[in-house]
Amino acid sequence: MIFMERIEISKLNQTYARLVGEEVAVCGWVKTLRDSKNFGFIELNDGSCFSNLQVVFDDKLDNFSEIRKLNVGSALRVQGKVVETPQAKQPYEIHATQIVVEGASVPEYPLQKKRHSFEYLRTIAHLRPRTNTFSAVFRIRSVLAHAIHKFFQDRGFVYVHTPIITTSDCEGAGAMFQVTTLDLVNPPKTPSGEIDYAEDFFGKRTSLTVSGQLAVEPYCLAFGKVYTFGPTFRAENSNTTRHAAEFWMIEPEIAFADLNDDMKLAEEMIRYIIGDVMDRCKDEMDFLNKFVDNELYERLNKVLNSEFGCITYTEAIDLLKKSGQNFQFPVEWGCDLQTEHERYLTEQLMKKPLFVINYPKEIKAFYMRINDDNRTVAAMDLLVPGIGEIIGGSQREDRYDVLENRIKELGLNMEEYQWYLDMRRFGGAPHAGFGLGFERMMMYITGMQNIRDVIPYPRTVNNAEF
RNA sequence: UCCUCAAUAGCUCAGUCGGUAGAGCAUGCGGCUGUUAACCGCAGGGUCGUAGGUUCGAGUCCUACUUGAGGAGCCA
Repeated sequence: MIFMERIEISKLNQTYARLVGEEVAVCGWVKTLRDSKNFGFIELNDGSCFSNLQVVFDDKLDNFSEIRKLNVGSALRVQGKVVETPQAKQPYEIHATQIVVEGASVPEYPLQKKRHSFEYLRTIAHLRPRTNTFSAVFRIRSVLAHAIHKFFQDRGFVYVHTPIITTSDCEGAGAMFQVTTLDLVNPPKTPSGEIDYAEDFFGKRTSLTVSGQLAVEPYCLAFGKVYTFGPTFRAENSNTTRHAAEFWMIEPEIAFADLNDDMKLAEEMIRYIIGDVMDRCKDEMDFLNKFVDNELYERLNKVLNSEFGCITYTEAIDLLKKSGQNFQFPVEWGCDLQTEHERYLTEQLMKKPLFVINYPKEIKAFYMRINDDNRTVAAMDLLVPGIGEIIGGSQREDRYDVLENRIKELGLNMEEYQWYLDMRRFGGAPHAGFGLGFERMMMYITGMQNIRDVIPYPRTVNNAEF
């Protein structure tokens, strides 16, 4: 049995009109199979695109009785004629002349034709990319990552790989995973009885990065425009739909720029990547809009077509006080905005993405630039309906003495931050940047409500399966 | 870590006032010449999360534990 060269279904979708009556060969996995006495239908998916190909087979095949009994999931190689079907749901189909079973499946195949819960599918993470929803989600994940690179590369940003193993704790951005080769049962001790990290692999205590920001700033002050895009690790014991222990973050940093430039960049980026995904993943987005979140298109189109809101922290506090809402946490100038406050602002009041800027310095990180009022910093959070904070950023403190004072004030280890301070001595310049949670962006674009469902093999507290 | 809810067939779920287990899908067999989450018939499939307790009797009520989900905190 000789097979011709295989064509991918995505390609066939574009060229079938010219191939009517001709033989083609396709490969793929059986999504569903229906048979009657003398013929049957297979919906075949080869992963090259969202849509399935309908294969019609009949008892002229010498292995007809084998094919009709195939279980869902089986891998096939099919050769057959292209036939147009203008009356049917799909524009064309393949009438098989040969079908080879590359790998049969079994009756216990865990995916049924009917809907599964996302919760169940998480327990079979190795099979869920074969479902419609996850096929859509993970192709979008790939396209979104590409869109982000395109956005920055097209604008001359330099992609910087900051280290994954680090000694910096980025000012307590989160609890850290320790990296060590020490014998945990019997670790070396110093004379005073503490663990002797001088004996460890790097000669000091190391962890997985919680942020690449401090490490990328020097590259910003060399290249002018840079970004990181890599994995980030937080050992927080948080159990929510939007936190993971391992996630990806994008951190652009721009020189000779202030908070306004930073916000402009964030807004332009969000608009670009949403537009690009909507362009390039039409089938996937249609599916998600129909079956996962009916308001997805409405929400995303609004982002594309309207300005983001922007209010100061102080204005936000006023608006919350005047709202007449009965918040569980009282609102007072100086306290951090709670989830309920953020939700009210972005979901009820603005109904669109909203920047909140100029937070009290006490509730933000040491490296953020102190404003002239001396009580707030040039920070910005971008809040979006349904997700909450999707971006956190700031203009960085570029004045040596001010930064030095902040480090002292907060009792941080001056020596550890000397290289960071040095950047303010050797041609320091105003600069700003932000961090975008890649998975939170994924949730926003796909309408998926749990971060565990936009990561192929999610790592969360008590869960590192697969 | 805290609060709330849930756990019944492979999957999704129902199970009334405490009286000994049900449906759809999936699976197996059979039927059907154009299906689209195909349809029709028949069949197999259960330690009701675990351990105790109350009761003549517990899927159902009580206690503890386990696992999961949602919310909160932390953040991206």
